[in-house]
Amino acid sequence: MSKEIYYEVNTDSFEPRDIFECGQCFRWNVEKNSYTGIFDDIVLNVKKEDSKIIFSGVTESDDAVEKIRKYFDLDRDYNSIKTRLSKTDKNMKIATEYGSGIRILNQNLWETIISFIISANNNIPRIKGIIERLSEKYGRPIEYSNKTYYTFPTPEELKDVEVEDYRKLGLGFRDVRLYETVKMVNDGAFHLDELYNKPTKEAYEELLKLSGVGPKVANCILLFSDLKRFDVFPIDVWVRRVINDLYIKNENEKKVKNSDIQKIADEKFGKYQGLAQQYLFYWRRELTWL
DNA sequence: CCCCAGGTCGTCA
DNA sequence: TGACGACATGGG
Repeated sequence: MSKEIYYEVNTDSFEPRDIFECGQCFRWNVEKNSYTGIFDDIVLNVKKEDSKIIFSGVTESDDAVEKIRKYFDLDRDYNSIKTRLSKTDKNMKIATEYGSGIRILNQNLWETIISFIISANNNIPRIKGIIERLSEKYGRPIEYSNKTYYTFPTPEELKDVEVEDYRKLGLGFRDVRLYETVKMVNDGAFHLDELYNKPTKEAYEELLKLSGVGPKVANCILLFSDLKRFDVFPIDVWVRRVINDLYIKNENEKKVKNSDIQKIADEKFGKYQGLAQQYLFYWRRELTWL
């Protein structure tokens, strides 16, 4: 039986648009000045009025408020991190101001793994579509406000899905990757729980064992899931672009090595490089200044 | 027709 | 290690 949720908080560093459009998540959609989405078994609408954040929705669980606080990372002081990062240089100062309302969500690990496997060589609107179709087909329905939302399918719920089924959902060449990763987790060849206790570097190496998970996707999983590691720097085409434009200035962007970019991230942004990456990504992708 | 998208994998040197 | 092409799909 589902229950109504209503929860208000006053907090700074919280802008729905920045949070949901900065590229970390794929299941939130804007409508009339507020965002609606689903995580865990919670369908939620998020609205900002002045400095007040209003969460309303439905859930099947008893600890929705706790889950919301955790998901939105509400117990972390983003202002102090932004202040610290903005001291590195002028670019970072501008980027943190541009995306000042960003928070890095604590998304479900399994969902984050699958979502970012799908993200490989893909664009955000299409990634969202695939994840929606995957959830509609294999997730559980939850009704809210005259609409049906679907939970993200568990490994168990994907147990009998064939490669061809994934292909029909528009996954393209990633169908095999998804199939193999689902199988590894269901067979017990890969233990999701064990990642939480590992240092970042070890968890990274472990994630690389999954099919369809390379360096970039592994780092996105570490940063955007509830593993919540800020000491990683996912490098995609946009981050490569912005780092090259600002710091390296190589005429041929493609010739810049990832190790060079990583070195700059380590030196400039240190243990908050994951967050720095997100401010830079959001800033560069929204403002195509070049 | 082209090029591109939050890349990874297999192969070859 | 590093380079390079293949890999679906949909939009510009």
